[in-house]
Amino acid sequence: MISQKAKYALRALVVLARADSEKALFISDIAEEQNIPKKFLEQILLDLKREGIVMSRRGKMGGYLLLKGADDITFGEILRLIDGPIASLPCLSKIAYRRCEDCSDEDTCEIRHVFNEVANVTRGVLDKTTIADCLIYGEKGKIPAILDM
Amino acid sequence: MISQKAKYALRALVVLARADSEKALFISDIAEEQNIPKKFLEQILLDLKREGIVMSRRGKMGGYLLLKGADDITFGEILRLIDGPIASLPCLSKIAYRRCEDCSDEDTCEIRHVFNEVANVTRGVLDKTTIADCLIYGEKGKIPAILDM
DNA sequence: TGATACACGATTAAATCAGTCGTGATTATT
DNA sequence: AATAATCACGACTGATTTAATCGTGTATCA
Repeated sequence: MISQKAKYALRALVVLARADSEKALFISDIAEEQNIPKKFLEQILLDLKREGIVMSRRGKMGGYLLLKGADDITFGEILRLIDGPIASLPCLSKIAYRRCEDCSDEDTCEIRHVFNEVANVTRGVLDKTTIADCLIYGEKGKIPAILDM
Repeated sequence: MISQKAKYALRALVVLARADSEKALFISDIAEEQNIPKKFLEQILLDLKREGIVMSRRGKMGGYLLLKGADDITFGEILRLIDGPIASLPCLSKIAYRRCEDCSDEDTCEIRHVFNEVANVTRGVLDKTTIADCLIYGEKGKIPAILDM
């Protein structure tokens, strides 16, 4: 399960991506549209800002806007930023490798190979899918029927 | 990341799968071989027993042995049992569906489609891989070089 | 200069994780 | 029958993480 925070981050980015790229959106407007606690969203957008994904203006007429292109923001990038590694084992993480303390030898670890495969297919999806890819899903009727299985 | 508990469960099953299928293994022996806290492993094996994956004998000369065939125990099955749903969103879980309270409409949820794809590829690996599939990795030298990327 | 918006550190309540403790029940051996 | 080894099982605990909330400060526009 991804965290609530990551879910909020992704949805906020979708809202920003749909907006006029010149005009900043208020935290409160994004929060309301997506049912996100305002103060929590504030924290999230700050994280995204530190990473250079969004930018902000202060004061009246302030707000947030996308800094990177929507087609240049991958799900993988956001999830790693908010939730940490995508790999199921610390010893398989690209961004935060740690050896499993209870494991005597990585090469002969029986389960590592399996989770390596899992990590690879997961990354395959998350690192190729961008915020731009999911804009179509906003409105009813526009949904392609690739959904099931 | 999978939990430590799930990691222990999988490794314990590998040990049981490698053992003579007639002879029960002591919790303490499995615990020692895989560096698992004995009391914790006890709890884990009890969970696996309730699911009919292993069985136990009590008393002196007691111990645990596999009830199901190693080729009939999938990673997916064990992970669902110990860690819960494999899906990244509650609204995509097969075993414990719950709607996201902050989501107004599942069909038009922008991120749901992406995580549905993630869940499908992940299940693809986890539900086809069994304990039997990873027995080869126990000893050094026997490792196929499919590992990387 | 005041209203409005973002900035940011601190705090918190609840849940989850990773075990540990203690006691009881069962069985093989002596 | 007694003993010792083993599994059974509920309760407890400390640390960490999650999902926020609070309060104050700073920038900007009208």
